[in-house]
Amino acid sequence: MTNKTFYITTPIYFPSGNPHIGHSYTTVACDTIARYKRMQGYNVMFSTGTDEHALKIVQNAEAAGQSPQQYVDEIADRFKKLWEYMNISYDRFIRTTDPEHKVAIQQIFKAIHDKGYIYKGEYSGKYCVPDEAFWTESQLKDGKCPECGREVIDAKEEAYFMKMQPFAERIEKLLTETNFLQPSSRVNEMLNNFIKPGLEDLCVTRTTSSWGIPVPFDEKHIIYVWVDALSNYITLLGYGNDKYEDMNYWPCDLHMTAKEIVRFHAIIWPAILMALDLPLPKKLYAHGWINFAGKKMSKSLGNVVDPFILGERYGVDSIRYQILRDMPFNGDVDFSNELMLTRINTDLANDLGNLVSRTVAMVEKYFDSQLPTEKLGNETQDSDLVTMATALKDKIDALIDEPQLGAALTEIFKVISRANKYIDETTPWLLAKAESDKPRLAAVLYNLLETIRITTVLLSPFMPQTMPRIWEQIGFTPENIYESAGIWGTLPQDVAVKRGEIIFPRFDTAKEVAYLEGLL
RNA sequence: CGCGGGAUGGAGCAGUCCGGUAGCUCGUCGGGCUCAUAACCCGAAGGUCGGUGGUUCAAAUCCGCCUCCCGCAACCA
Repeated sequence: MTNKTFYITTPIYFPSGNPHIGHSYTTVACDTIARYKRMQGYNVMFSTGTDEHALKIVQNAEAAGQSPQQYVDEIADRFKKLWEYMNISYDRFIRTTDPEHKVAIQQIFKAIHDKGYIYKGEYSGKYCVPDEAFWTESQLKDGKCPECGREVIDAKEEAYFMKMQPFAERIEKLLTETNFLQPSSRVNEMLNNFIKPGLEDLCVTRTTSSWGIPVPFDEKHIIYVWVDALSNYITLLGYGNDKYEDMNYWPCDLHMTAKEIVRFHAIIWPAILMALDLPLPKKLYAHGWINFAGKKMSKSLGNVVDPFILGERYGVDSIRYQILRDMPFNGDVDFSNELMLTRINTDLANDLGNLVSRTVAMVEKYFDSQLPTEKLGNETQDSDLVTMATALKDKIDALIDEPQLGAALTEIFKVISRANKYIDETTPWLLAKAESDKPRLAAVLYNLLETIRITTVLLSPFMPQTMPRIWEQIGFTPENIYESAGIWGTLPQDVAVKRGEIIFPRFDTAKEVAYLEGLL
């Protein structure tokens, strides 16, 4: 056990509606990494939460006939329920309406102001009077308010700005001279769009709504999302408040985000930290989106995927597996019901589930569920499988750190496939026919159990619920599982198996696709 | 020329940075096996790598131009 800390965050989600598969994507990825790091012995802090202050929230609440607080309470609750359902092992769930967060944000704002980085200025833009909202030129639809379609007027209001120039050079170096931002293709995007044109000062307050955290020394202004939301990553550790004292986790090891909020995390967040004289996070990873049949998921297209429904029908771990398996390091991933079901059937049911099933069945059938200690190895037949399985852990360690979770799963399943092939090469059903071949048969089955043990241990952060069910069947007592994943021969020589129910059932793809399409 | 990403056998992708017989998964067809969840294993067919011009002994890979798709452009992961 090490005292090394590992701090990983999801963004705090904007609760303007119910969580969907996209939220699950980010969160499951973080959960898997968090679980892997815990397995490695790290002292992990894994955080998620909700970003609850915005004019949009007020509007949605009104439309629902609720107060903003009622509204966000309800949705935050749904997020928590989903994470519980999906076995998300977060350590802390922060809401920007938490009292300690509010206190901390006011302190942070004041601190940056006192250092001279925040000044009072004037914000001008297009203003929609009935909606009380400012819009930029580019947001307008046909020159009118994008929300209500009515005329907008030029307007100005008093606002606070944060200077960006003092940090510009350090930010550019952070992006170009370090591996902070991953994948690196995002670096060019940031440079071309924001750094090269020159960083503009950032408007950090609003007066159009009272739903937010007031500027402590000028209460008619509320603190805008930048400082409010991004700072969650330190306020939840106790920065600026008395509730927690966990700044030892800072700097963060990995901020996981989706691509559309890269800019906030790659430019604005470092600027805030620099203003506070805090160290910068070590890595920022921006994954792509899950698209649905080539189109962006959106409520208006009616193609939002509900993770509750999928989990209910196909199993939470299967869903976790599927969304991470096809996760590319770069770019978006295309989701479809058919692809999902194919993945679950072929990888989980046919390859892994069936491997467990046939191996355990053979131990039961040929040895009455318990292997004899007498075994006979065969270098020619065994070495490839043994080598692959024992080398797997180091590969997965490296891929988790990238983080390339899809590639990690691919590697694990290569070994699982190799084990299925090994059965064909060794033909245990023939060995079972002669008493003199029993030691060889025992060795073959033991090798299969060992391969299952190693692969399922490495899979357990991805599928935390079902892997222990496999361990029960193969007679594996989970102790020091991480260390043993790199060592061949951990199972007792006379290991006893216990046949159980099918871990990953197959689904009728055509039938299921028809069912799911009927739901839309 | 606002910015970025993409276009590779029927489907989904890798390979492109550091040029040198085009690879993976699914599907299809044929075969094998029978321990297993009609699963597993082997083999085959199928691509002039969006178009075009250039550099080179050699280009999916480098350079120019063009077409199409997707996303972003102050709060949808």
